[in-house]
Amino acid sequence: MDSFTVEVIRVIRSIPKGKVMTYGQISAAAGRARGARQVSRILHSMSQKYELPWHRVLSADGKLKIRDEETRNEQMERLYEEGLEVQNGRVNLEEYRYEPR
DNA sequence: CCGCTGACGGCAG
DNA sequence: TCTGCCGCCAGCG
Repeated sequence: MDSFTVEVIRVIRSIPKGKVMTYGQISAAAGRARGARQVSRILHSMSQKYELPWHRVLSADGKLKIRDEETRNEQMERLYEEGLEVQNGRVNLEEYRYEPR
């Protein structure tokens, strides 16, 4: 497996409950400046197998980027259960963004 | 107009 | 059958 992919998985799994990270943020933390696209692919095809907290990953502006309505609703539900306020399909990043040291 | 961002599905191995 | 890598591009603001 690609080293970048390994890092992305590690970063995503490090996001605390009740916190979120954006695609680009994860990519940067994993060592690649423009890898948001790849992060989204990893989320899409490896979330189950690697037990990733996929619901804690949002777009750059705090929106739930998932197209599939059912999955998007599940994400909203999971975030709600972790105490996040989701309004109009978006959360306040200023309040919930997780920034790894 | 223009920069930034990015939950496919296709396909190689 | 299964796993994981991959675009200079569509779409939004």
